[in-house]
Amino acid sequence: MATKKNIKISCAFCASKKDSLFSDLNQDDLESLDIHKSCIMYKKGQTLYYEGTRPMGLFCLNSGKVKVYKITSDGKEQILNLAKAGDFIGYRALISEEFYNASATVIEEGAICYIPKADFLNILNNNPRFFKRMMQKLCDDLGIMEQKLVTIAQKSVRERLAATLLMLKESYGLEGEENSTLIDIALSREDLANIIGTATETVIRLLSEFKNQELISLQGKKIKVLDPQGLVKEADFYGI
Amino acid sequence: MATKKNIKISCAFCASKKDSLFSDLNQDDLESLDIHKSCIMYKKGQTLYYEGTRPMGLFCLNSGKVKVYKITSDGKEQILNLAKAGDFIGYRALISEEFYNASATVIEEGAICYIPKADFLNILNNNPRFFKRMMQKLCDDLGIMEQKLVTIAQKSVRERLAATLLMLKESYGLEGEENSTLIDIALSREDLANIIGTATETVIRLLSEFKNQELISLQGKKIKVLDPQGLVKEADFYGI
DNA sequence: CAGCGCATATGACATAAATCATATTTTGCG
DNA sequence: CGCAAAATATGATTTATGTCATATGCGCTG
Repeated sequence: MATKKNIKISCAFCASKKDSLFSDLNQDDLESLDIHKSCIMYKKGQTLYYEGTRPMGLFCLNSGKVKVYKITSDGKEQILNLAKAGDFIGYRALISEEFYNASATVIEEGAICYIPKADFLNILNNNPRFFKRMMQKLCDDLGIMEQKLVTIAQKSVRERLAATLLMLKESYGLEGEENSTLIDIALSREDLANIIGTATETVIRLLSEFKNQELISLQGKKIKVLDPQGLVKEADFYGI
Repeated sequence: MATKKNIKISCAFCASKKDSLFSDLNQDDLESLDIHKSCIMYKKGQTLYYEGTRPMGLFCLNSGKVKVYKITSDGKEQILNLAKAGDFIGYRALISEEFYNASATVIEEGAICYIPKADFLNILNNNPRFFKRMMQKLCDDLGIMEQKLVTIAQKSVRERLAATLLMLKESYGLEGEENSTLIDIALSREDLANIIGTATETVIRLLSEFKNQELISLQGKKIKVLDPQGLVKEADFYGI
């Protein structure tokens, strides 16, 4: 087994702190996080945790990207969430003292910190402001999940793909020339299908159609959004 | 406009308290809830709140049943949740100080209490145990919503209907003779379709099939589960 | 208690999307 | 660098489910 190189990243000076729920912790709390924290470079394909296992700490992404997903009884994968720099993962199981009910796997390599359960819970229980912030985060997550449910239940695959591309553009968009936006995340067509809840072939086909309609262009794996308004129409976004 | 009769129900002696998140509040907190609370009988079809409006308090069901749902841009309804005696509704928007992002309508008449926002937040902010309990509840809700998402995204309508019948049996089942269980909630076929995310006709057709397979029997609107194990097979429940 | 209106039921048909098959291209690896 | 394996692409076919049409039943209201 290869030894993993531990990286030194202090929470207080973490470049991704500003995007995280730790952003308004005080100096003392930030330092207390560092004490038992470990930070490791993860490569694409490595799994942070598996559904059904017990959480022993909190993962916090310094860089890289992670998918959080469940596998159904018949082996299909459903992606619930994508995490990027500054995001926490696995906090729900940690807070509610349960087993993970999803798995998390790295899709773009990066440095990921691991804060032992006790340190995290210590701050949670002694910093009411942070507690409130986590509560707020859970409320937001629940709202997002409800919206996803409605979209998957009521919209066609075509509409969902268009909506997903717009969502990815918001989260991972890099502005390019001529109003185009590159979606800067290494998602395979299969991953995309597993976000939307459809078959890989269907995603590939619809992406081809969107390309023919000049809504997007395809550069290898990556997708560039050319006509966001067109995608909005395809997504049937009259105010969802 | 008809005058609504205000019913006197004290939280401390509420028969549904034991099923609610208020179950372990102390006497003082319970009494503080009563001060500004109102309790009204709601009839089937009455709406407690609409998506997009601002929450001014918390609904707590003493009796009756309520559906919580969203309407999509193209007018389709998706039911997110069903509430029964002891359940809170609308707490998420209240906690996160946002507009409701779903609507709630009574499907079986009952007495529903309304606790003004200030009183609820007062307990939430001054009773850490209750705060924790709400946090736990949000975690649970999120887990449930994630599971629903996976089921809708990855299972066939037939499987989802079977799974939904089993879920309803757990929540609303009344044991009958010969191992049968009556699902005691007045859901129309349309409501059932709006839980599952399918067309009403499809639900009606599949229910007929399940009846022919002797998995269920139909007594007017209500459904009786005859063969739960058979439904488990139909739902493809190898441990979802 | 009659009759209107809505819910349930069933059939016929249309279609989106899954599945299966097979190229073609890209990627990773020795 | 070249090969194998995986990912992407596209076509053919099947199938589940949606949609539209119509019939039947049931419950509520005057």
